[in-house]
Amino acid sequence: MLMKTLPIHLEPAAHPQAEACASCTVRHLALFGALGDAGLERIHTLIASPRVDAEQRVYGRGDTTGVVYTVRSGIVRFERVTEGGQRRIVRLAGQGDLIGQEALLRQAYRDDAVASTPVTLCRIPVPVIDALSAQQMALIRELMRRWQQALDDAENWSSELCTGPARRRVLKLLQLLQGHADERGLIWLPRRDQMGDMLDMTVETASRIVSSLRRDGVLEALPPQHGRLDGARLHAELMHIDR
Amino acid sequence: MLMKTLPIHLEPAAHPQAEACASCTVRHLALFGALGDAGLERIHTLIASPRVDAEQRVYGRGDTTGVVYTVRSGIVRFERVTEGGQRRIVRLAGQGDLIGQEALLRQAYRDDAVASTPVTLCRIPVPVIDALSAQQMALIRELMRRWQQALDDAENWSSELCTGPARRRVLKLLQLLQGHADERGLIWLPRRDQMGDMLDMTVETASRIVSSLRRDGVLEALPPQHGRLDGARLHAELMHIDR
DNA sequence: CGAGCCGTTGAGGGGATTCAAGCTCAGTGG
DNA sequence: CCACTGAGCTTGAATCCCCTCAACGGCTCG
Repeated sequence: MLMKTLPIHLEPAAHPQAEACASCTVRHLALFGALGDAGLERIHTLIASPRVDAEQRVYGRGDTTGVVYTVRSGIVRFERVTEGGQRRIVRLAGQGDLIGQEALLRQAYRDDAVASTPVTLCRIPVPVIDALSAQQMALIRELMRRWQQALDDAENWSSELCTGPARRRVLKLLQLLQGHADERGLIWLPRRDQMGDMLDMTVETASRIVSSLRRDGVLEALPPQHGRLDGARLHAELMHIDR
Repeated sequence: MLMKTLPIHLEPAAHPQAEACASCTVRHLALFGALGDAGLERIHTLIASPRVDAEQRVYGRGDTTGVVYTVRSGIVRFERVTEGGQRRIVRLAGQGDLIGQEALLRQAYRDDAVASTPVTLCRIPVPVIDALSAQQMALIRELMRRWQQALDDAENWSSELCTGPARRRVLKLLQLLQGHADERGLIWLPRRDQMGDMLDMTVETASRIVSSLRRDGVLEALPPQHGRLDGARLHAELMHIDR
Protein backbone atom coordinates (compact mmCIF):
# COMPACT_ATOMS: atom_id res chain seq x y z
CA MET A 1 0.00 0.00 0.00
CA LEU A 2 2.84 2.37 0.80
CA MET A 3 4.73 3.43 -2.30
CA LYS A 4 8.51 3.70 -2.41
CA THR A 5 9.64 7.34 -2.47
CA LEU A 6 12.41 8.78 -4.53
CA PRO A 7 14.18 11.88 -3.25
CA ILE A 8 12.87 14.70 -5.40
CA HIS A 9 15.51 17.09 -4.39
CA LEU A 10 18.91 16.23 -5.72
CA GLU A 11 19.80 19.81 -6.32
CA PRO A 12 22.54 20.99 -8.71
CA ALA A 13 23.75 23.05 -5.73
CA ALA A 14 26.32 25.77 -6.19
CA HIS A 15 27.29 29.24 -5.17
CA PRO A 16 24.08 30.85 -6.40
CA GLN A 17 22.65 29.72 -3.10
CA ALA A 18 24.76 32.36 -1.35
CA GLU A 19 22.61 35.19 -2.66
CA ALA A 20 19.51 33.05 -2.54
CA CYS A 21 19.81 32.79 1.24
CA ALA A 22 20.89 36.38 1.78
CA SER A 23 18.02 37.75 -0.23
CA CYS A 24 15.45 35.13 0.76
CA THR A 25 12.08 36.81 0.85
CA VAL A 26 10.84 34.67 3.71
CA ARG A 27 14.02 34.73 5.72
CA HIS A 28 12.35 36.57 8.57
CA LEU A 29 9.74 33.80 8.69
CA ALA A 30 12.09 30.89 8.25
CA LEU A 31 14.05 28.87 10.74
CA PHE A 32 17.36 30.55 9.99
CA GLY A 33 15.87 33.92 10.65
CA ALA A 34 17.24 33.30 14.11
CA LEU A 35 20.75 33.34 12.65
CA GLY A 36 22.68 36.48 11.82
CA ASP A 37 24.40 37.07 8.48
CA ALA A 38 27.54 35.51 9.86
CA GLY A 39 25.74 32.30 10.72
CA LEU A 40 24.13 32.17 7.34
CA GLU A 41 27.46 32.67 5.63
CA ARG A 42 28.77 29.40 7.07
CA ILE A 43 25.99 27.24 5.80
CA HIS A 44 24.32 28.54 2.70
CA THR A 45 26.32 26.24 0.46
CA LEU A 46 24.67 23.28 2.14
CA ILE A 47 21.14 24.50 1.61
CA ALA A 48 19.16 23.84 -1.53
CA SER A 49 15.92 25.43 -2.71
CA PRO A 50 14.05 22.70 -4.52
CA ARG A 51 10.74 23.21 -6.24
CA VAL A 52 8.02 20.59 -6.05
CA ASP A 53 5.06 20.39 -8.41
CA ALA A 54 1.52 20.14 -7.15
CA GLU A 55 0.56 16.60 -6.13
CA GLN A 56 4.20 15.52 -5.92
CA ARG A 57 5.51 14.03 -2.75
CA VAL A 58 8.01 15.98 -0.64
CA TYR A 59 8.75 12.97 1.50
CA GLY A 60 7.04 9.77 2.51
CA ARG A 61 6.12 8.19 5.82
CA GLY A 62 8.94 5.97 6.97
CA ASP A 63 11.67 7.73 4.98
CA THR A 64 14.89 8.57 6.82
CA THR A 65 16.57 11.03 4.51
CA GLY A 66 17.97 13.17 7.32
CA VAL A 67 16.57 16.41 5.98
CA VAL A 68 14.15 19.05 7.25
CA TYR A 69 12.42 21.66 5.13
CA THR A 70 11.10 25.16 5.48
CA VAL A 71 8.16 26.02 3.25
CA ARG A 72 9.02 29.14 1.26
CA SER A 73 5.79 29.23 -0.72
CA GLY A 74 2.79 27.03 -1.49
CA ILE A 75 0.89 24.58 0.63
CA VAL A 76 1.96 21.16 1.86
CA ARG A 77 -0.49 18.66 3.28
CA PHE A 78 0.24 15.80 5.68
CA GLU A 79 -1.45 12.51 4.88
CA ARG A 80 -1.82 9.34 6.89
CA VAL A 81 -3.53 6.08 6.19
CA THR A 82 -5.92 4.97 8.88
CA GLU A 83 -5.58 1.49 10.27
CA GLY A 84 -8.85 1.00 8.48
CA GLY A 85 -7.01 1.81 5.25
CA GLN A 86 -8.56 5.22 4.69
CA ARG A 87 -6.50 8.20 3.64
CA ARG A 88 -6.72 11.10 6.07
CA ILE A 89 -5.25 14.57 5.78
CA VAL A 90 -4.29 15.62 9.28
CA ARG A 91 -2.71 19.03 8.84
CA LEU A 92 -1.55 21.68 6.39
CA ALA A 93 1.69 23.68 6.31
CA GLY A 94 2.23 27.00 4.53
CA GLN A 95 4.78 29.76 4.15
CA GLY A 96 7.38 29.80 6.90
CA ASP A 97 6.37 26.48 8.41
CA LEU A 98 8.99 23.88 9.30
CA ILE A 99 8.22 20.36 8.12
CA GLY A 100 9.86 17.02 8.73
CA GLN A 101 11.23 17.94 12.19
CA GLU A 102 11.19 14.25 13.07
CA ALA A 103 14.45 14.01 11.16
CA LEU A 104 16.17 16.16 13.78
CA LEU A 105 15.62 13.29 16.19
CA ARG A 106 16.86 10.72 13.68
CA GLN A 107 13.31 9.49 13.44
CA ALA A 108 11.45 8.45 10.31
CA TYR A 109 8.82 10.81 8.94
CA ARG A 110 5.41 10.20 10.43
CA ASP A 111 3.26 11.26 7.49
CA ASP A 112 3.38 11.53 3.75
CA ALA A 113 4.03 15.18 2.92
CA VAL A 114 2.49 16.15 -0.42
CA ALA A 115 2.54 19.46 -2.25
CA SER A 116 -1.01 20.73 -2.63
CA THR A 117 0.07 23.62 -4.82
CA PRO A 118 3.42 24.14 -6.51
CA VAL A 119 5.79 24.50 -3.60
CA THR A 120 9.22 26.00 -3.06
CA LEU A 121 11.22 24.70 -0.16
CA CYS A 122 14.38 25.27 1.77
CA ARG A 123 16.10 21.92 2.17
CA ILE A 124 18.30 21.67 5.24
CA PRO A 125 20.41 18.60 6.09
CA VAL A 126 20.08 17.72 9.75
CA PRO A 127 23.84 17.73 10.48
CA VAL A 128 23.87 21.42 9.60
CA ILE A 129 21.37 22.16 12.30
CA ASP A 130 23.09 19.90 14.78
CA ALA A 131 26.39 21.69 14.30
CA LEU A 132 24.87 25.11 14.65
CA SER A 133 22.62 24.34 17.55
CA ALA A 134 25.56 23.29 19.70
CA GLN A 135 26.38 26.98 19.97
CA GLN A 136 23.36 28.94 18.85
CA MET A 137 20.78 28.94 21.60
CA ALA A 138 18.56 31.19 19.52
CA LEU A 139 18.24 28.52 16.89
CA ILE A 140 17.10 25.97 19.41
CA ARG A 141 14.46 28.34 20.73
CA GLU A 142 13.26 28.85 17.21
CA LEU A 143 13.09 25.12 16.66
CA MET A 144 11.02 24.62 19.75
CA ARG A 145 8.72 27.45 18.78
CA ARG A 146 8.01 25.74 15.51
CA TRP A 147 7.40 22.42 17.15
CA GLN A 148 4.85 24.03 19.39
CA GLN A 149 3.29 25.76 16.41
CA ALA A 150 2.83 22.43 14.68
CA LEU A 151 1.30 20.95 17.81
CA ASP A 152 -1.08 23.83 18.15
CA ASP A 153 -2.10 23.55 14.51
CA ALA A 154 -2.76 19.85 14.91
CA GLU A 155 -4.97 20.37 17.95
CA ASN A 156 -6.83 23.16 16.26
CA TRP A 157 -7.40 20.91 13.30
CA SER A 158 -9.07 18.23 15.34
CA SER A 159 -11.16 20.63 17.37
CA GLU A 160 -12.31 22.82 14.49
CA LEU A 161 -12.19 20.68 11.37
CA CYS A 162 -13.20 17.30 12.70
CA THR A 163 -16.32 18.29 14.56
CA GLY A 164 -19.78 19.64 13.98
CA PRO A 165 -22.06 19.54 10.96
CA ALA A 166 -20.56 19.16 7.49
CA ARG A 167 -21.32 22.71 6.38
CA ARG A 168 -19.50 24.16 9.36
CA ARG A 169 -16.44 21.99 8.77
CA VAL A 170 -16.22 23.13 5.17
CA LEU A 171 -16.54 26.78 6.19
CA LYS A 172 -13.79 26.29 8.77
CA LEU A 173 -11.54 24.74 6.15
CA LEU A 174 -12.12 27.65 3.78
CA GLN A 175 -11.32 30.05 6.59
CA LEU A 176 -8.05 28.25 7.19
CA LEU A 177 -7.19 28.24 3.49
CA GLN A 178 -7.87 31.97 3.37
CA GLY A 179 -4.92 32.31 5.71
CA HIS A 180 -2.73 30.87 2.97
CA ALA A 181 -4.15 33.01 0.17
CA ASP A 182 -1.72 34.34 -2.44
CA GLU A 183 -1.09 37.99 -3.24
CA ARG A 184 -4.13 38.18 -5.51
CA GLY A 185 -6.35 36.85 -2.77
CA LEU A 186 -6.80 33.47 -4.42
CA ILE A 187 -6.94 30.34 -2.29
CA TRP A 188 -6.14 26.76 -3.04
CA LEU A 189 -9.47 25.02 -3.40
CA PRO A 190 -8.94 21.30 -2.81
CA ARG A 191 -10.55 18.66 -4.96
CA ARG A 192 -13.77 17.36 -3.48
CA ASP A 193 -12.31 14.01 -2.56
CA GLN A 194 -9.45 15.76 -0.78
CA MET A 195 -11.92 17.82 1.17
CA GLY A 196 -13.55 14.55 2.08
CA ASP A 197 -10.25 13.21 3.40
CA MET A 198 -9.72 16.33 5.48
CA LEU A 199 -13.20 16.68 6.88
CA ASP A 200 -14.32 13.06 7.05
CA MET A 201 -17.15 13.30 4.59
CA THR A 202 -17.96 11.83 1.18
CA VAL A 203 -17.15 13.45 -2.16
CA GLU A 204 -20.84 13.96 -2.74
CA THR A 205 -21.39 15.79 0.51
CA ALA A 206 -18.37 18.01 -0.10
CA SER A 207 -19.62 18.76 -3.59
CA ARG A 208 -23.14 19.57 -2.40
CA ILE A 209 -21.87 21.97 0.22
CA VAL A 210 -19.40 23.71 -2.08
CA SER A 211 -22.16 24.14 -4.66
CA SER A 212 -24.41 25.56 -1.99
CA LEU A 213 -21.73 28.01 -0.87
CA ARG A 214 -21.27 29.15 -4.45
CA ARG A 215 -24.98 29.78 -4.79
CA ASP A 216 -24.88 31.75 -1.54
CA GLY A 217 -22.03 33.89 -2.86
CA VAL A 218 -19.58 32.79 -0.16
CA LEU A 219 -17.20 31.15 -2.57
CA GLU A 220 -16.25 31.70 -6.19
CA ALA A 221 -14.67 28.69 -7.88
CA LEU A 222 -11.92 29.38 -10.40
CA PRO A 223 -10.86 26.04 -11.83
CA PRO A 224 -8.44 24.46 -11.70
CA GLN A 225 -8.36 24.15 -7.92
CA HIS A 226 -8.52 27.82 -7.12
CA GLY A 227 -11.15 30.01 -5.54
CA ARG A 228 -11.95 33.35 -4.03
CA LEU A 229 -13.80 33.90 -0.77
CA ASP A 230 -16.18 36.59 0.39
CA GLY A 231 -14.76 37.04 3.86
CA ALA A 232 -17.77 38.85 5.27
CA ARG A 233 -20.28 36.25 4.10
CA LEU A 234 -18.06 33.41 5.26
CA HIS A 235 -17.95 34.97 8.70
CA ALA A 236 -21.68 35.55 8.69
CA GLU A 237 -22.33 31.93 7.76
CA LEU A 238 -20.18 30.70 10.64
CA MET A 239 -21.88 33.04 13.09
CA HIS A 240 -25.19 31.74 11.89
CA ILE A 241 -24.29 28.10 12.41
CA ASP A 242 -22.66 28.65 15.81
CA ARG A 243 -25.70 30.69 16.88
CA MET B 1 -16.31 32.21 29.83
CA LEU B 2 -12.72 31.57 30.94
CA MET B 3 -12.45 30.98 34.68
CA LYS B 4 -9.64 32.34 36.77
CA THR B 5 -7.24 29.59 37.81
CA LEU B 6 -5.58 29.23 41.13
CA PRO B 7 -2.22 27.51 41.31
CA ILE B 8 -2.93 24.11 42.79
CA HIS B 9 0.64 23.37 43.50
CA LEU B 10 2.04 25.45 46.32
CA GLU B 11 4.06 22.66 47.71
CA PRO B 12 5.43 22.52 51.27
CA ALA B 13 8.74 21.80 49.55
CA ALA B 14 11.73 20.58 51.53
CA HIS B 15 14.52 18.08 51.53
CA PRO B 16 12.26 15.08 51.20
CA GLN B 17 12.32 15.85 47.49
CA ALA B 18 15.94 14.76 47.35
CA GLU B 19 15.04 11.12 47.82
CA ALA B 20 11.81 11.55 45.92
CA CYS B 21 13.76 12.40 42.76
CA ALA B 22 16.49 9.83 43.28
CA SER B 23 14.03 7.03 43.80
CA CYS B 24 11.39 8.25 41.37
CA THR B 25 9.74 5.22 39.85
CA VAL B 26 9.23 6.89 36.52
CA ARG B 27 12.57 8.59 36.33
CA HIS B 28 13.57 6.59 33.29
CA LEU B 29 10.43 7.81 31.54
CA ALA B 30 10.58 11.38 32.67
CA LEU B 31 12.28 14.40 31.22
CA PHE B 32 15.15 14.37 33.69
CA GLY B 33 15.94 10.82 32.85
CA ALA B 34 18.35 12.47 30.43
CA LEU B 35 20.26 13.88 33.42
CA GLY B 36 22.76 11.95 35.49
CA ASP B 37 22.66 11.78 39.28
CA ALA B 38 24.91 14.81 39.41
CA GLY B 39 22.53 16.89 37.38
CA LEU B 40 19.62 15.78 39.48
CA GLU B 41 21.47 16.70 42.64
CA ARG B 42 21.61 20.33 41.63
CA ILE B 43 17.94 20.76 41.07
CA HIS B 44 15.83 18.43 43.12
CA THR B 45 15.12 21.09 45.73
CA LEU B 46 13.35 23.13 43.10
CA ILE B 47 11.07 20.34 41.99
CA ALA B 48 7.77 19.57 43.65
CA SER B 49 5.56 16.50 43.30
CA PRO B 50 2.02 17.77 43.59
CA ARG B 51 -1.01 15.56 43.55
CA VAL B 52 -4.16 16.60 41.73
CA ASP B 53 -7.57 15.09 42.31
CA ALA B 54 -9.72 13.83 39.48
CA GLU B 55 -11.58 16.61 37.69
CA GLN B 56 -9.29 19.28 39.13
CA ARG B 57 -7.49 21.62 36.83
CA VAL B 58 -3.70 21.33 36.45
CA TYR B 59 -3.51 24.60 34.56
CA GLY B 60 -5.82 26.73 32.46
CA ARG B 61 -5.64 28.10 28.96
CA GLY B 62 -4.04 31.52 29.03
CA ASP B 63 -2.16 31.00 32.30
CA THR B 64 1.51 32.01 32.38
CA THR B 65 2.78 30.35 35.52
CA GLY B 66 6.18 29.50 34.03
CA VAL B 67 6.01 25.84 34.93
CA VAL B 68 6.06 22.57 33.00
CA TYR B 69 5.00 19.18 34.33
CA THR B 70 5.84 15.57 33.85
CA VAL B 71 2.98 13.15 34.45
CA ARG B 72 4.11 10.56 36.99
CA SER B 73 0.81 8.72 37.16
CA GLY B 74 -2.78 9.14 36.09
CA ILE B 75 -4.33 10.67 32.99
CA VAL B 76 -4.54 14.31 32.04
CA ARG B 77 -6.84 15.56 29.31
CA PHE B 78 -6.49 18.69 27.20
CA GLU B 79 -9.66 20.68 26.65
CA ARG B 80 -10.45 23.53 24.32
CA VAL B 81 -13.57 25.48 23.65
CA THR B 82 -14.57 25.69 20.00
CA GLU B 83 -15.26 29.08 18.51
CA GLY B 84 -18.78 27.74 18.41
CA GLY B 85 -18.62 27.48 22.19
CA GLN B 86 -18.44 23.70 22.40
CA ARG B 87 -16.02 21.92 24.71
CA ARG B 88 -13.64 19.60 22.86
CA ILE B 89 -11.07 17.22 24.29
CA VAL B 90 -8.17 17.21 21.86
CA ARG B 91 -5.62 14.91 23.44
CA LEU B 92 -4.71 12.81 26.48
CA ALA B 93 -1.43 12.56 28.36
CA GLY B 94 -0.33 9.68 30.60
CA GLN B 95 2.66 8.41 32.52
CA GLY B 96 5.94 9.96 31.40
CA ASP B 97 4.38 12.59 29.17
CA LEU B 98 5.52 16.19 29.34
CA ILE B 99 2.72 18.75 29.53
CA GLY B 100 2.68 22.52 29.38
CA GLN B 101 5.78 22.83 27.16
CA GLU B 102 4.45 26.14 25.89
CA ALA B 103 5.80 27.63 29.11
CA LEU B 104 9.36 26.89 27.95
CA LEU B 105 8.77 29.46 25.22
CA ARG B 106 7.28 31.96 27.67
CA GLN B 107 3.95 31.33 26.00
CA ALA B 108 0.57 30.97 27.66
CA TYR B 109 -0.92 27.48 27.89
CA ARG B 110 -3.00 26.61 24.87
CA ASP B 111 -5.51 24.30 26.51
CA ASP B 112 -7.10 23.64 29.84
CA ALA B 113 -5.32 20.65 31.35
CA VAL B 114 -7.60 18.65 33.61
CA ALA B 115 -6.90 15.54 35.64
CA SER B 116 -9.12 12.71 34.41
CA THR B 117 -8.02 10.40 37.21
CA PRO B 118 -6.13 11.28 40.36
CA VAL B 119 -2.79 12.46 39.04
CA THR B 120 0.71 12.82 40.42
CA LEU B 121 2.98 15.28 38.71
CA CYS B 122 6.51 16.51 38.66
CA ARG B 123 6.41 20.30 38.72
CA ILE B 124 9.39 21.96 37.09
CA PRO B 125 9.92 25.74 36.99
CA VAL B 126 11.04 26.84 33.55
CA PRO B 127 14.18 28.69 34.75
CA VAL B 128 15.50 25.36 36.00
CA ILE B 129 15.30 23.90 32.54
CA ASP B 130 16.73 27.01 30.94
CA ALA B 131 19.76 26.93 33.20
CA LEU B 132 20.40 23.26 32.59
CA SER B 133 19.78 23.27 28.88
CA ALA B 134 22.50 25.86 28.32
CA GLN B 135 24.97 23.04 28.98
CA GLN B 136 23.09 19.78 28.73
CA MET B 137 22.51 18.95 25.10
CA ALA B 138 20.95 15.65 26.10
CA LEU B 139 18.17 17.48 27.88
CA ILE B 140 17.35 19.49 24.80
CA ARG B 141 17.16 16.37 22.69
CA GLU B 142 14.82 14.89 25.22
CA LEU B 143 12.67 18.00 25.14
CA MET B 144 12.37 17.85 21.38
CA ARG B 145 11.56 14.18 21.48
CA ARG B 146 8.64 14.94 23.74
CA TRP B 147 7.43 17.76 21.59
CA GLN B 148 7.39 15.45 18.62
CA GLN B 149 5.60 12.82 20.66
CA ALA B 150 2.86 15.28 21.50
CA LEU B 151 2.54 16.27 17.85
CA ASP B 152 2.30 12.68 16.78
CA ASP B 153 -0.34 11.98 19.41
CA ALA B 154 -2.37 14.95 18.25
CA GLU B 155 -2.28 13.85 14.63
CA ASN B 156 -3.17 10.32 15.54
CA TRP B 157 -6.07 11.64 17.54
CA SER B 158 -7.59 13.46 14.62
CA SER B 159 -7.02 10.66 12.16
CA GLU B 160 -8.23 7.82 14.37
CA LEU B 161 -10.65 9.34 16.85
CA CYS B 162 -12.35 12.00 14.76
CA THR B 163 -13.29 9.91 11.76
CA GLY B 164 -15.51 7.05 10.79
CA PRO B 165 -18.69 5.67 12.31
CA ALA B 166 -19.45 6.26 15.98
CA ARG B 167 -18.86 2.67 17.05
CA ARG B 168 -15.40 2.63 15.52
CA ARG B 169 -14.44 5.87 17.22
CA VAL B 170 -15.47 4.50 20.60
CA LEU B 171 -13.50 1.31 20.03
CA LYS B 172 -10.46 3.37 19.04
CA LEU B 173 -10.77 5.41 22.21
CA LEU B 174 -10.96 2.29 24.35
CA GLN B 175 -7.89 0.93 22.60
CA LEU B 176 -6.04 4.13 23.43
CA LEU B 177 -7.18 4.05 27.04
CA GLN B 178 -5.98 0.45 27.30
CA GLY B 179 -2.51 1.86 26.73
CA HIS B 180 -2.89 3.78 29.99
CA ALA B 181 -4.26 0.87 31.99
CA ASP B 182 -3.09 0.51 35.59
CA GLU B 183 -1.28 -2.48 37.05
CA ARG B 184 -4.54 -4.37 37.59
CA GLY B 185 -5.49 -3.89 33.96
CA LEU B 186 -8.21 -1.38 34.75
CA ILE B 187 -8.76 1.55 32.44
CA TRP B 188 -10.20 4.98 33.03
CA LEU B 189 -13.68 4.88 31.52
CA PRO B 190 -14.76 8.45 30.80
CA ARG B 191 -18.21 9.72 31.57
CA ARG B 192 -20.50 9.58 28.57
CA ASP B 193 -20.52 13.31 28.04
CA GLN B 194 -16.73 13.33 28.09
CA MET B 195 -16.67 10.62 25.48
CA GLY B 196 -18.98 12.84 23.50
CA ASP B 197 -16.53 15.73 23.73
CA MET B 198 -13.67 13.53 22.60
CA LEU B 199 -15.41 11.77 19.75
CA ASP B 200 -17.84 14.43 18.60
CA MET B 201 -21.02 12.57 19.41
CA THR B 202 -23.92 13.02 21.82
CA VAL B 203 -24.16 11.55 25.31
CA GLU B 204 -26.95 9.33 24.13
CA THR B 205 -24.96 7.88 21.25
CA ALA B 206 -21.97 7.28 23.52
CA SER B 207 -24.21 5.58 26.05
CA ARG B 208 -25.90 3.38 23.47
CA ILE B 209 -22.57 2.22 22.06
CA VAL B 210 -21.03 1.56 25.48
CA SER B 211 -24.08 -0.44 26.44
CA SER B 212 -23.84 -2.38 23.23
CA LEU B 213 -20.15 -3.13 23.83
CA ARG B 214 -20.98 -4.38 27.30
CA ARG B 215 -23.61 -6.71 25.92
CA ASP B 216 -21.06 -7.96 23.37
CA GLY B 217 -18.56 -8.67 26.14
CA VAL B 218 -15.97 -6.22 24.84
CA LEU B 219 -16.13 -3.99 27.86
CA GLU B 220 -16.87 -4.49 31.53
CA ALA B 221 -17.93 -1.35 33.37
CA LEU B 222 -16.76 -1.00 36.96
CA PRO B 223 -18.24 2.22 38.32
CA PRO B 224 -17.10 4.75 39.14
CA GLN B 225 -15.39 5.56 35.88
CA HIS B 226 -13.43 2.38 35.56
CA GLY B 227 -13.60 -0.54 33.21
CA ARG B 228 -11.89 -3.64 31.92
CA LEU B 229 -11.45 -4.56 28.27
CA ASP B 230 -11.39 -7.86 26.46
CA GLY B 231 -8.48 -7.12 24.18
CA ALA B 232 -9.18 -9.92 21.74
CA ARG B 233 -12.82 -8.98 21.23
CA LEU B 234 -11.94 -5.32 20.93
CA HIS B 235 -9.50 -6.17 18.20
CA ALA B 236 -12.01 -8.42 16.49
CA GLU B 237 -14.63 -5.68 16.51
CA LEU B 238 -12.23 -3.23 14.90
CA MET B 239 -11.23 -5.72 12.25
CA HIS B 240 -14.86 -6.30 11.52
CA ILE B 241 -15.66 -2.62 11.04
CA ASP B 242 -12.57 -1.90 8.95
CA ARG B 243 -13.39 -4.95 6.83
C1' DC C 1 -37.33 12.03 50.91
C1' DG C 2 -36.81 15.14 47.27
C1' DA C 3 -33.20 17.06 44.32
C1' DG C 4 -29.75 16.52 41.09
C1' DC C 5 -26.37 14.02 38.41
C1' DC C 6 -25.43 10.26 35.48
C1' DG C 7 -26.67 6.61 32.65
C1' DT C 8 -30.00 4.26 29.82
C1' DT C 9 -33.60 3.47 26.47
C1' DG C 10 -37.36 4.74 23.11
C1' DA C 11 -39.54 7.30 19.22
C1' DG C 12 -39.16 10.42 15.58
C1' DG C 13 -36.78 13.41 12.42
C1' DG C 14 -32.86 15.14 9.92
C1' DG C 15 -28.48 15.13 7.95
C1' DA C 16 -25.04 12.42 5.74
C1' DT C 17 -24.10 8.25 3.10
C1' DT C 18 -25.00 5.14 -0.55
C1' DC C 19 -26.12 4.10 -5.12
C1' DA C 20 -26.87 5.81 -9.50
C1' DA C 21 -26.98 8.78 -13.42
C1' DG C 22 -25.59 12.71 -16.08
C1' DC C 23 -22.62 16.67 -16.72
C1' DT C 24 -18.30 19.33 -18.15
C1' DC C 25 -13.90 19.41 -19.82
C1' DA C 26 -9.22 18.00 -21.49
C1' DG C 27 -6.76 14.72 -23.96
C1' DT C 28 -6.60 11.14 -27.70
C1' DG C 29 -6.89 9.29 -31.96
C1' DG C 30 -9.75 8.24 -35.93
C1' DC D 1 -13.47 17.93 -37.12
C1' DC D 2 -15.58 15.02 -33.96
C1' DA D 3 -16.48 10.75 -31.55
C1' DC D 4 -14.47 8.56 -27.65
C1' DT D 5 -12.70 8.29 -23.18
C1' DG D 6 -11.85 9.08 -18.34
C1' DA D 7 -11.42 12.15 -14.43
C1' DG D 8 -13.64 15.31 -11.67
C1' DC D 9 -17.94 17.52 -10.34
C1' DT D 10 -22.85 17.71 -9.70
C1' DT D 11 -27.48 16.24 -8.71
C1' DG D 12 -31.33 13.00 -7.40
C1' DA D 13 -33.56 9.35 -4.63
C1' DA D 14 -33.51 5.93 -1.07
C1' DT D 15 -31.50 4.44 3.05
C1' DC D 16 -29.40 4.59 7.37
C1' DC D 17 -26.94 6.42 11.09
C1' DC D 18 -26.93 9.66 14.45
C1' DC D 19 -29.17 13.60 16.74
C1' DT D 20 -33.05 15.57 19.18
C1' DC D 21 -36.46 15.33 22.47
C1' DA D 22 -38.36 12.86 26.07
C1' DA D 23 -39.03 9.80 29.90
C1' DC D 24 -37.29 6.86 33.45
C1' DG D 25 -34.18 4.38 36.97
C1' DG D 26 -30.17 4.18 40.03
C1' DC D 27 -27.37 6.59 42.96
C1' DT D 28 -25.51 10.13 46.13
C1' DC D 29 -26.24 13.80 49.14
C1' DG D 30 -28.25 17.56 51.59
